[in-house]
Amino acid sequence: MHSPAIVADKYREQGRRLTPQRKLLFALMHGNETHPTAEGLFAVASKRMPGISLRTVYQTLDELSAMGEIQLMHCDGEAVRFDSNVEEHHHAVCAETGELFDVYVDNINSLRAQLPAGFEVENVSIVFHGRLAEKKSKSPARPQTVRAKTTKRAPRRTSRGSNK
Amino acid sequence: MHSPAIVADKYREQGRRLTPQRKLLFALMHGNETHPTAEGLFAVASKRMPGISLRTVYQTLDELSAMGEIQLMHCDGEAVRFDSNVEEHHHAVCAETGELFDVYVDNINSLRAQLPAGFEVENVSIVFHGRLAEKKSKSPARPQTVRAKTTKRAPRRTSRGSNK
DNA sequence: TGCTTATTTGCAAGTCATGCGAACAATGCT
DNA sequence: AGCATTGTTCGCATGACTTGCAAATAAGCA
Ligand SMILES: [Mn+2]
Ligand SMILES: [Mn+2]
Ligand SMILES: [Zn+2]
Ligand SMILES: [Zn+2]
Repeated sequence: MHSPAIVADKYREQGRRLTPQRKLLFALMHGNETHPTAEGLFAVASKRMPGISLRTVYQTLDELSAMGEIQLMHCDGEAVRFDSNVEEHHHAVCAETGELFDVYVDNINSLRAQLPAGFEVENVSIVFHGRLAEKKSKSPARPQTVRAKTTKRAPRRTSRGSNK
Repeated sequence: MHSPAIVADKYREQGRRLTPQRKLLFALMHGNETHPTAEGLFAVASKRMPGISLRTVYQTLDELSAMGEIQLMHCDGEAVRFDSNVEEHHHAVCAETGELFDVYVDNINSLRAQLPAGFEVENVSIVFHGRLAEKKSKSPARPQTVRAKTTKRAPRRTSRGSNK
């Protein structure tokens, strides 16, 4: 997502108005790597602007996504998460905490896949499911080859996690 | 998913009862490659057994998933889809029709990904978004290297498709 | 400052899914 | 076969998340 100033310009160019709500949300989403849900962002926004409406948060996030400033992510059965990173990237989900991390994969097109005949791929999304080792040594992300346990995928329970 | 007979045995072993509803649903899910939603399966089941309850369909699908006979799939913002294929595999979604196809990828572990430090991958799910070329020549699926257009991902609209 | 019109907001409504318990029926026993 | 036991089904209420709607509000501009 572009800087709040630039997003503001885009808004003006489109005849949209710059409200305090929007300005706040631009600021909160800019550089936000937490992939928040609407409710999550609403909670944060409410601290700085008590009374802001959840409806407005949804609306603004939808605008930003329509403008290509953010992306929507449907993760499992949970609420939609909003991603301020619109670069081509993928995700890692911690089964422990539910945290979502950005993951860059450089050699996607080396995937050998048996696609249906005539299927034209437009884009690929990869989700790495796993967990963060306890001791969080703050060494930077390092490139690594995936060593997923290629055992039969474990049956997942049906619950839709609630994030209250 | 195992054959209805085998699933029936597993049910008996667990002290569960074999009801006509369950038998029908076993049959409808066995070998089913359409990745139906609960409502979708309910619609089909209702033809053969008018009066069957949607609640029962949900319940039976949950049982089967808890027993590892089927998998749940959360696809975009749509309803959960149930997958009778529990082998390690991935999916291709047609943006046109919403159809979901199974895709086998043999070299997942050759992916070069920059995962968060300390992240231990348990499994990877890949979704190929794209579309089926109109003329459906019925040539079989053939292995192919992915040539996804690596342009910035297109902004997706926010709607949750309704599948009435 | 005042007008026009985009926004915000609260609440209703919608969709998908789960909780609940009374009515029902598969199974096992006599 | 008849009966008791207890797992199931099913309808309805409830819940989580999201969108529709329109009245009240407030940007942007003359
Ligand atoms: Mn959702
Ligand atoms: Mn869902
Ligand atoms: Zn991301
Ligand atoms: Zn599948």
